[in-house]
Amino acid sequence: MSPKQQRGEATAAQVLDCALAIYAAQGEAGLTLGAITSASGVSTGSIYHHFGSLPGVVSALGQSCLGRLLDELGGALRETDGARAGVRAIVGAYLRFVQANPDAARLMHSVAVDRELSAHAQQIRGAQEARLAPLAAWLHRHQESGQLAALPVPVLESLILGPVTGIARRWLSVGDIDIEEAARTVPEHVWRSVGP
Amino acid sequence: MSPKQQRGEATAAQVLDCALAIYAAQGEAGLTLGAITSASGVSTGSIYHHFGSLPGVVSALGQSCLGRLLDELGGALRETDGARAGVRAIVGAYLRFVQANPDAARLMHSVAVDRELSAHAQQIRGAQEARLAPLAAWLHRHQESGQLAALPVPVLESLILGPVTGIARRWLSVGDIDIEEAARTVPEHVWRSVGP
DNA sequence: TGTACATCAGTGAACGCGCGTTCACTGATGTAC
DNA sequence: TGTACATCAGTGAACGCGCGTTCACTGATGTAC
Repeated sequence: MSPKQQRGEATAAQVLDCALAIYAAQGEAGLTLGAITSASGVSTGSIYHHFGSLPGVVSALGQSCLGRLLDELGGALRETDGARAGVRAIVGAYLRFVQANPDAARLMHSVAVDRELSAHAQQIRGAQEARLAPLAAWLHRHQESGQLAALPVPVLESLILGPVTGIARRWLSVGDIDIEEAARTVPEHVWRSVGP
Repeated sequence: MSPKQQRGEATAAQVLDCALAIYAAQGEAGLTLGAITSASGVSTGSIYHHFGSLPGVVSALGQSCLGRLLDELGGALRETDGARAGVRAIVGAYLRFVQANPDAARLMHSVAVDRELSAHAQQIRGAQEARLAPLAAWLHRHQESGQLAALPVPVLESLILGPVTGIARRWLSVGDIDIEEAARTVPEHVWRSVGP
């Protein structure tokens, strides 16, 4: 997790890279320790040294992908002004992230990681707090000023992110969506559902 | 799948019932053949006789749950007039189905079943065609008449069902949503995003 | 109505495979004096 | 600067467990004559 020698960092990163590729190609059931050692060339014992267990690998992988996504969303939001621009930016940035990182998106939309994330929600909030706080603050600020619908925050989140994850999942599995076109048209539609 | 003797039907139904309960309680990894035989009292061989394999059980379970949901949605839609009433009815019916059948909802929102369903999409379209056709026709009709946004159908589906599945997943895993309140307020918000 | 028989439904012991994990070990790295 | 040593990083054979699946079999059901 936090290697004390330089080479450890590279090993851990390579394990996570390979694990993500395996998950994307073979699904959750294909992500075995044997598959990881074969693909990465890192030995069983070394993986245990760094991650403690196979669920440990999955957890670290989920955190890593979630961190990258939240960075994108936070970055997109920072360059905007007003509720409409913000909602459009978040939706657009999410769709572009999915397009650029389909493997990471596939992982985060998996139930296994969902459970992992919500099982250790407290601990994850801590680890990702720096990234989550600005997003939460932005939501709260614009709800206060009446520019966003006065709905419970989890419902508001679902109205904004639900269509995006729906489109992402469909694009990833069936593939009958033009995600670039969606990134252009969908943000405004989402805004209409949560605007004042 | 299609038992030729009466008692076979009861056995198959009991297997599916227990499998759903196990999945809801233990997740995908807990749904083993041993768990099913213990919970249902049905022997290994008998399960193979009816379903062919463990994936066969999961597939039959997914089809069964999907069928029940589509029946609800179709029924809700049939009693409405106009695009707005229709969208509101679908969203409301979905949320009420989730509340009434949390286990079935959990199963259908799983990635395993997602893959199962989209892997055999053709064959499933056949099996569920009678239920899917009226929904597709309704969508098409109201898009033609300009009462629904002129977006690609999969995108439109995501805008309508995305928020609902997002709320459902959140309610099922974190539980910080009042789903009855959501069933009252969310339909109108979804309508605003897909209306003309 | 009675009976023979084909088919369906159900059993459970046995099998082998692949899995996650452990452990005793070697080698590399950084640091203190 | 050189060296001793504690700690970190990495190895891979070995283990046992639980899994999905098979199979030879018995019993129940429905049907044809």
